[in-house]
Amino acid sequence: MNISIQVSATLYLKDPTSSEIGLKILTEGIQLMQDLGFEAFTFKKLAQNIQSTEATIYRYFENKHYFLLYLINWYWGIISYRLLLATTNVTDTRQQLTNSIAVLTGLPDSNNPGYIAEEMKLKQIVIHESGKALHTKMVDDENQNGIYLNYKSIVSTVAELVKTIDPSFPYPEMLISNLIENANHQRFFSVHLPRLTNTSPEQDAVEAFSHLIIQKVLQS
Amino acid sequence: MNISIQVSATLYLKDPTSSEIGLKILTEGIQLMQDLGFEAFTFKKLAQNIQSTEATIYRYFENKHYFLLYLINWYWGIISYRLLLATTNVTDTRQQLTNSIAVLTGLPDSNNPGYIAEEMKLKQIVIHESGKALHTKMVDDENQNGIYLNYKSIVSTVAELVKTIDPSFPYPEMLISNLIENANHQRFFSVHLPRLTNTSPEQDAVEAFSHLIIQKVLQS
DNA sequence: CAATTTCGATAGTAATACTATTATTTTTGT
DNA sequence: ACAAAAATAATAGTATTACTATCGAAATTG
Repeated sequence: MNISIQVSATLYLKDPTSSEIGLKILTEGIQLMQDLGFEAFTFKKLAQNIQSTEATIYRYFENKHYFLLYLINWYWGIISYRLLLATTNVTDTRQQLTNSIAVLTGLPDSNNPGYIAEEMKLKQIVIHESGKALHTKMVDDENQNGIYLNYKSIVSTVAELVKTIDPSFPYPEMLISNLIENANHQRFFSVHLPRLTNTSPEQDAVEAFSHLIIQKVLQS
Repeated sequence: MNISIQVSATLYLKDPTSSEIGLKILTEGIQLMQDLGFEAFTFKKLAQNIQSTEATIYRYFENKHYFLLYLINWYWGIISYRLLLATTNVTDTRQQLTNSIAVLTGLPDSNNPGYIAEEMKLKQIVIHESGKALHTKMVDDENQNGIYLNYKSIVSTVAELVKTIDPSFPYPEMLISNLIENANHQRFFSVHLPRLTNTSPEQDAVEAFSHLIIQKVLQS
């Protein structure tokens, strides 16, 4: 079963899922981006890894910034899909929200329905590199081009649940975008700056923290 | 009145506050970092701006990564100092926490006691660039060198207040580091991705959100 | 199977992130 | 006030990066 995950077409010059070599660019690119980090990652190195050339990769992606945006967009596409799975056929709105928070702030589990092989690696890339993709002088242009639609739609969908549960709560979008960003930050801290957090790779408390915030903050 | 703000000595080769030209590197560097963003910022451009040369700047800072770390460290030094001002002679712990949250998540006000001219610009740099400084393969080494001590001590100090107020709350450090990071994130969203937040440059709601979280989450 | 697209191989360019050298200016200790 | 030391300016140079261009070979497709 192959699920098609939507990635905005403005992110690539040629669809990498449309060819053998495009797929290799993706799978090896994910690995290399994880291993080297965004700064040290180059198309030249990736080309060597897949026994191809820089020029070929440049035919698929404008530059490594867009490649990273593609990966991040892909990740949020996967999360969108998992949110859908976690909320359909759930009648209680409160339960829908709880399930959504679990998807957004919990750790991916390879036994989960709809688990995608690259999910874990993509999540690591999102944790480590997404700030570099977002905090750029080009944000506004890219936003105009719909590059953040996946992310914005996730926040908006879950914020709607918040509004249904507690219409008096004044900051639904802020609450959800905060919980999403916080989950990634705390997982980074847990590995590199453990004094800043109360979660650890062994005893993951990010999801529990998120549920607690939701529970304390929303009245129903 | 000149207040000395502590910046870790491992961040520079030669103390930039010790010379005329060093101070020019700082003040013009802050401006240029803000105008261009980290990626487009170069020592060559900065040298031109201060009518000096690359080589001179390289005698003060190893590279632009360390220069950015210096600026961020300086910012957290300022915040440390403002936290101190906001809590000394305040007897009630709850009030100390409220004042601290205001310092950490509110907007700097040039009328505030202890306001420092560069604070606003540094804050903008922290909002836009600090992810790029932190999410690097060198984090662990830099942490070992004490580069994040200012930041960690802030989180630790405020988390202690949380523990005093509600010893049963299980995630004090996570709560505080979250509120700090969230404030910066939401302010970025408010300008570039307003759909993700409920605050705006005109009607800043970040501090109010933060107080609300604290109030709902802690029992006293 | 001819036409077209795609790819690999190679070359080349401008900019970046430095390092090195040396002459000149500034600062400092006495 | 002046010699010694330190700091700076000016210049040059290198390796790497982030591309762009060209062109022939291979694969695809209609």
